[in-house]
Amino acid sequence: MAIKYAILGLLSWRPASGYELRKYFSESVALYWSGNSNQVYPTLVQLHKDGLVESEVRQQGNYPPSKVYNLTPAGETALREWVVADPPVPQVRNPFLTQLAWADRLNDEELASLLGRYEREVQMKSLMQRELIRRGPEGPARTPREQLLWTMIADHDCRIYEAELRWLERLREELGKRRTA
Amino acid sequence: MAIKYAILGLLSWRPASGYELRKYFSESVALYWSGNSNQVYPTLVQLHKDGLVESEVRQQGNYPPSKVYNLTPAGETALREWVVADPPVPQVRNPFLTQLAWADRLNDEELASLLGRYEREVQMKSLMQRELIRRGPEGPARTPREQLLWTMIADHDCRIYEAELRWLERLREELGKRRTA
DNA sequence: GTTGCCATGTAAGGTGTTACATGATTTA
DNA sequence: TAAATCATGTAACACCTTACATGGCAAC
Repeated sequence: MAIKYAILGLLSWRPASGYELRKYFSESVALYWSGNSNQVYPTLVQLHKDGLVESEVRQQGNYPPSKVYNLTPAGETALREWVVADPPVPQVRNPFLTQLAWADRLNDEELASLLGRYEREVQMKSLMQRELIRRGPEGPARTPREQLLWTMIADHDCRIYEAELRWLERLREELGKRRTA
Repeated sequence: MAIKYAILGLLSWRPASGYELRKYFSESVALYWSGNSNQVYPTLVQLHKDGLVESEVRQQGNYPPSKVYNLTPAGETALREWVVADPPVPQVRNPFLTQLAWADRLNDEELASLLGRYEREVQMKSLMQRELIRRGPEGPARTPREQLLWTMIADHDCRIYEAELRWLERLREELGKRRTA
């Protein structure tokens, strides 16, 4: 349950309501959760039960009141413990590869079309990510080092997309070689 | 539900029982599902209901009888339709990046240790993948082109791990620059 | 007057995991 | 005698998603 720590992290940056957290998640690329209410609100309740956050009600004129959450010292400790812990091994799970695994039933044109459509999607993602980086890092920049970390996090996805494109190019080459042979 | 098509694909290669499919999944890297029974058996029942597979009972001496599944023509059609369909966009979801997002609370040594432990894990994965490729492609090789596809699928994960390692190296460099500055 | 924002939440479902239940047989 | 293999399946739980319920206020 990594979103729990994503929320603790955001609250360690600045106090926020469930609604504000949801908005942040929905706009964030680095913290890639959708920000749906069914995940955020129950998680906040759980964190409160565990004594990792505390909340106070913010009354705001015409708008409905909101519960603004804050990290407790225990919350800060829990976050720190998670951050130093052994990171999980990343797993590559690209459904496209499963599709490709059974693609020998396609003829050369159909296969080329499939690869073309996939390439366009990845290229789009790659360009969008580059644009996000151009606009500057999205997260907290309380220190120069933290700003660097968030910049590199954004850069990470970019590099993965580019590796994907290079692999595709290689696949095209190999298929071409086979065809002319 | 991509595992559904992974199963259809395997059955298009050769008939198999639920048990054999599970064994294949648990050993396969390309078809990355764990192969747990709770996923395989109900999926087979569903495919049977949908008329995409048919089954016959194989009696085998001392061992318990097994249901051997086979693709129907409708199953072959469904598989083909899925294979030509627009591939989903790959999403990069590395929990380590979330951890790194809040890692500015660590001092330089703690951060270096975290990166080191992550690097070792990725390096291990990368080496294991290289070894798998050296042993030859795991999937069907009914045609030279199909063999090429499966080789490139194995190569894909390798390249992703290597991109990850290059990114890590870059992150280390940037952190070093900042430190000496 | 319909759409959209503010703000809380619930319902239902898809997808995946580990662990268990059952029961015979083979291997160490 | 303890374990692993063969073979089916269920239970419980983790995580994530879209869609809905409620209700006032703002903007076009």
